[in-house]
Amino acid sequence: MPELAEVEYYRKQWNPGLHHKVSRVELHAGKRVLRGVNTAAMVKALTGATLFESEAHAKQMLFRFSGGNWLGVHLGMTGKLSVESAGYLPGAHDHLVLFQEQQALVFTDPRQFGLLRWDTGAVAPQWWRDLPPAIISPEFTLELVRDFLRHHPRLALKSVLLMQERFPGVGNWMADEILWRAKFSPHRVCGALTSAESKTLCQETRAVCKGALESVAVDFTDPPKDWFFHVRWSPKGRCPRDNEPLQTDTVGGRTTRWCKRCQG
DNA sequence: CGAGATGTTCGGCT
DNA sequence: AAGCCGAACATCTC
Repeated sequence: MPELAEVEYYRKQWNPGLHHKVSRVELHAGKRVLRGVNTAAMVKALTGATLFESEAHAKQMLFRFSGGNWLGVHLGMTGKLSVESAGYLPGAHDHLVLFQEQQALVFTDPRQFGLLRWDTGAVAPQWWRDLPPAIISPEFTLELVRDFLRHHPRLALKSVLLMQERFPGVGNWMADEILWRAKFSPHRVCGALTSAESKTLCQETRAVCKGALESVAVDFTDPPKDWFFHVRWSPKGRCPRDNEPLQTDTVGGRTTRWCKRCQG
């Protein structure tokens, strides 16, 4: 599920736990989502720690606890964060549960394409500080986008939008939405865009992120009615602009829906 | 029952 | 040699 706006929504699900102490930690040591984590040390460190704040950046989340403890969360394809009662009994896919006096903070991920990380230190971990500029930030500039396209002249637009190093937080449905709004074929290659077209791509990328943050991120409400979002899930979908049946292709290894008529 | 799923990484080919 | 593609990861749903 989770792309930029869904991630921001899930981050907030743990807000009831802010400023509360973790009394007990349950986790599934040895599972894929905890690869590379020293789980014994992490349990020890987080037990008794207070959750102070959290932040989302693209598809990444970071939770800061007392004692210089940082919990990184990536939701992968099927990850979710939720709050349950203090007496919650963890299910098979609840790979990390932080129990507090009033509630339990749960990380669930059946497919385990997600990733948990635990770091210690006075400042946020290096991997977090190294994340590329958020699309919504002033540092995400047209120059940056143009430069990136220039470096991948033969790559399809659909594929380039999925590259987290330049378009952090964009996932499969957002990429399709951006291309539909910009009226570009997903198969078109980066090197083929005129300078005006790369500006359009950049603008629509920003607009889709903003719109998603204003709807999905708030309470999981769907984006506005006129979005491509609503028709792209089914092969029977039709273009909201011209009612043309949608085309389904695999581009960059991902299912891609688009309108052959208006996305030249 | 088989196919596909809103993601990332790795290995191999060009 | 960088860039690109397909496979793999683990499980559930349609």
